[in-house]
Amino acid sequence: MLDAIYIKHLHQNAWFSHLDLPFQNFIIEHGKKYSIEKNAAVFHAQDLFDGVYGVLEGSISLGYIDVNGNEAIAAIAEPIMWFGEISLIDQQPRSHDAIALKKSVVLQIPAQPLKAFLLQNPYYWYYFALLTSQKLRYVFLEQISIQTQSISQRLAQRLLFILEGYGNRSCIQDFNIQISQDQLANMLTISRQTVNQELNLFEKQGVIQLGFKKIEVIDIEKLKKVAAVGYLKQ
Amino acid sequence: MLDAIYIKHLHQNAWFSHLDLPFQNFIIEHGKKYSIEKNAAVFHAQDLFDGVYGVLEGSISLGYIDVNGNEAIAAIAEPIMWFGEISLIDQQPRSHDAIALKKSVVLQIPAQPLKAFLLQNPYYWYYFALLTSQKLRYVFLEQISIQTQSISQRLAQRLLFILEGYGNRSCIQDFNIQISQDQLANMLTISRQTVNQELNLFEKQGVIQLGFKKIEVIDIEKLKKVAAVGYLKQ
DNA sequence: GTGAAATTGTCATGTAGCTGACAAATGGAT
DNA sequence: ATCCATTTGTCAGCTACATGACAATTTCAC
Repeated sequence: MLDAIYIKHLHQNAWFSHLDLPFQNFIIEHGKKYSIEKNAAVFHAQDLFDGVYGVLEGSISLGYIDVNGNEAIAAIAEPIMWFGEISLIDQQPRSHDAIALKKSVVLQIPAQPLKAFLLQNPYYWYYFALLTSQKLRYVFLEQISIQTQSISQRLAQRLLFILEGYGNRSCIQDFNIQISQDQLANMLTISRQTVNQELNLFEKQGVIQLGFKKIEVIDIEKLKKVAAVGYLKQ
Repeated sequence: MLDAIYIKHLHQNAWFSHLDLPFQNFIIEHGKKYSIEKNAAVFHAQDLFDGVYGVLEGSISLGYIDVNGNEAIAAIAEPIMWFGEISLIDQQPRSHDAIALKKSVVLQIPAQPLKAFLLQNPYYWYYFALLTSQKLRYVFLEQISIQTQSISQRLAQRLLFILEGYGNRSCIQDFNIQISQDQLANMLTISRQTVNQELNLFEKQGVIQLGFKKIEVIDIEKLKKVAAVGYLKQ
């Protein structure tokens, strides 16, 4: 059974709060809490499906490290975000790695009871469709912006995505982003040095305040303008 | 009611053929066939949901053209591929444009009967989850390869994706790809000239045969090797 | 068959962003 | 309090790729 504090957090998650009571209760009853050490994996690409996960604490990088050590980060999951549902749906092995960027706590909805539950209540497949379609929208946005936006626009857009938890947070509670410039660079497929340069530009313009492994958004309206128009760059 | 020839084609589609009989019949009964002229839109970004579409003939570009005329193509849908299901699931407006690259025929599963059918048989949401998760996998693959692969690798990979219809074809029937180098460039977010250069390299290596708006894959094994390793480029 | 439009092939030129390198700052471990 | 690993800031040099330009080819409409 889950601590009360986590249950409270779950109810603030957009997806979870839309579920009906039986499904919510199912998750709370069957969910297993796991602590993941920094740099440990929740799962690796090619692993078999063992459950759907939600992030309760910390942050989990969803990406892939190839043989040369090149790292591609598709997204960073933070409380409360869900991942690992693709393998539930199509019964194929994991499509990417899920690695803890710091000591984290995840909630596992284990494979067997979940599958049984869905067999009993197939209506709930709808909610997993919802989860994947939400992610598809973000990925499409990203795909489009790679081709049509400048780097400063894409960077601004990404900061906004992170603030709103890629659609998982109903509102923005916290304007602090705990992330290294290196990780940001991996997400945007650009070099760390370029990220650094653009972030410093934002800081000079009073949009953000840089710290160690931290970006504090000061003027979110300005940030939104940069994301949409990029006029600040000239 | 649908022509017999199209019904036959539908049954060769991986997704459709997995559906059970009632759902298949529903689609065949309620599906409306539309002819789309070249450069006409099936729908535009921001349009409201009016149905899920399948391509029966021709090819439909799924992408986005921004104010500057920059074109981003996420994928090109060809027979038989499905698109437009995201808006069904999350009830939000269209996330991108769907534009016919040539005279095409699409099958529309209209919004109202489909919604009613899903209300009656919520189990079928599973199949839409399947559709979106399949697309997510491809998009993740692409995201990863942008960050870790060379241009020749990405190009080879994309040609393979197109051949297998992004997972929609059970087997590759046709080694001819009808596509302009310009469209390929838009998909890969690189310039037309670079695509041309790389394609000519492939042709010199005997992997493909170039034609006008046409790429014929001669040696698919070699192509797979390039996609995975890129050793041919040196 | 003819002309216009679209597509391909190929340059020469420019530059955005990558690479590598290194010092300074920060924070965690002990 | 000290040490070490990580992160940040910054620079010089390079290069892969974009851009623009134009001729040659192919297709299609008429």
